Amino acid sequence: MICQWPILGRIEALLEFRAFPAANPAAMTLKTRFAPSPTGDLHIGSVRTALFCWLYARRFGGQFVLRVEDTDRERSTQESIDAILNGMAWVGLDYDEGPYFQSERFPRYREVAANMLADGSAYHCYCTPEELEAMRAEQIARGENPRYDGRCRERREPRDGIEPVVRFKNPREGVVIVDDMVRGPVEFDNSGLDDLIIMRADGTPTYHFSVVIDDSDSEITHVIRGDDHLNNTPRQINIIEALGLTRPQYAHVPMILGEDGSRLSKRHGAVNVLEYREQGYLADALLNYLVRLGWSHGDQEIFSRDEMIRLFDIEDVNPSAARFSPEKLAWINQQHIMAADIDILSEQLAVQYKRMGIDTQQGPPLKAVIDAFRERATTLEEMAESSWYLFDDVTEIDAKASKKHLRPAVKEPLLALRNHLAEQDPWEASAIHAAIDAVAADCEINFGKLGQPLRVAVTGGSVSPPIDITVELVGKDRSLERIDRALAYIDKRISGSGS
RNA sequence: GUCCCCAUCGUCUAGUGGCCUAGGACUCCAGCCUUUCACGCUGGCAACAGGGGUUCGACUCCCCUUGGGGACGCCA
Repeated sequence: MICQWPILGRIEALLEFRAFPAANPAAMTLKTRFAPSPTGDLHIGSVRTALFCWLYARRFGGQFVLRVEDTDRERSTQESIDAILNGMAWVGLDYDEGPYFQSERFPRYREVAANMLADGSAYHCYCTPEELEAMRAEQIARGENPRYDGRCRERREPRDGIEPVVRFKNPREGVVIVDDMVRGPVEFDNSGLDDLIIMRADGTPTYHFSVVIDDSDSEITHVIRGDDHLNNTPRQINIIEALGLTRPQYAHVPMILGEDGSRLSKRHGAVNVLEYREQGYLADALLNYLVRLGWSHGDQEIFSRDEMIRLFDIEDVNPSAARFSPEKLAWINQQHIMAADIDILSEQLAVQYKRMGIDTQQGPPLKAVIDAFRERATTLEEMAESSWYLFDDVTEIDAKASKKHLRPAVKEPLLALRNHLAEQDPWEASAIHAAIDAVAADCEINFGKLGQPLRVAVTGGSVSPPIDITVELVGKDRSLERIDRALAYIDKRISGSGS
């Protein structure tokens, strides 16, 4: 059969293309995609968008695709591609297809553009960037909307020495209704849209064009993306219509703002996901925090990965932008640390010690450290920072703490305790506790009056987990040695002050 | 400037016309627990942006104002 409609010819061309896995017409499953452009770090806001896409696919048994939008050869970098891949891997948003790279599909875009040129839905434009710039400036000066006026629409003749771009012939009348899953129907007037460039002079496609083709070729059913794309959607829909393709469902999720309500950026703190890993946040905790920005399930605050998948739905995403709160993230991270699997925690705690240059070979097992510290640390970094004395030498005692707790009066009890402890075998918290109890009773002081000096002696500071556990973790030799040093400090203080 | 979106405690949110004297969470404050710090527990401060409608009845529906955000590139 001979195809008479150019549009059908195009559809056949679409079907023949094999860069994506062949279409399976039998099962049109739900499919979402995350499509970042590799022009910087993987932004925390992008991660939330990716999370929503991933969650939606997982929830309804669909597929999740990763596509790298690197059509801008100038700005795309390998470094940034690595950042995206590493970031996705860290947060554990696994994809069923991809990563696809648009830069590998240039022939495909050229093919579709050529067809559009042939059937008149697109045209060559010979205006130079300078001319366009001038046009915009004039329009703004006149108080008009800056937009391309379509002056090349009817042009037949090329211009010497100018490589043309390809523009899409956007309808001049009528309206486009975007039926958004988050916002409901949103109406745009075609009169407010202009003929956008779909192919640059260098033969590479622009964003609006490549998205449409890729989403269609890879059979994306749900386009879930940031709010900032809502205005772009009618343009893309017009291209879809011109090509006779199927529209996906759209869901434009709200953006994440900084604490001050302006667009989230570096000056608000860490925006690169990988920085959160470095600071000792748990990937699950970060996702938990992110999912609660714009989505909720009753009064529940803490969600495991599985719960998120089981409960998430785009229908429950609210349309307003949310501000990023480091305090709440910290709290959620702590909640996750308290509940997390100990193997995962020790793995990441080890990374933190390593970063700090602390050798954990000599000292208590990491799991014991975690048991003692998990409910008093907001991040793993913090946990490592507050437990250094379990591994490193205490060469200096906090001045304030020693002044307050290592007083002449505690010399006798502390010495007695030292001798008690020297006898302990095995070295464990319950026995240590009993020793402190006994000495305190002997000296007729309460537990705290002896415990706190001991804490200062053994940790060099006034804050630690329960003293018996702390002393156990520090170890017998180290503890005795440190108590001796504290005793010497007290002696020096006695002779020094002449009392 | 034009177009689009949004609007409940400081922040994240619940709330889909009567269940609201507006609930939960973070932060902050007070207290309890306690050998320090945390955890945990109890209590407290704190909001429907303003104005018009619709309705017997509006946080909930409609309109306007105001405020915030976004888009208007040979960036995505």
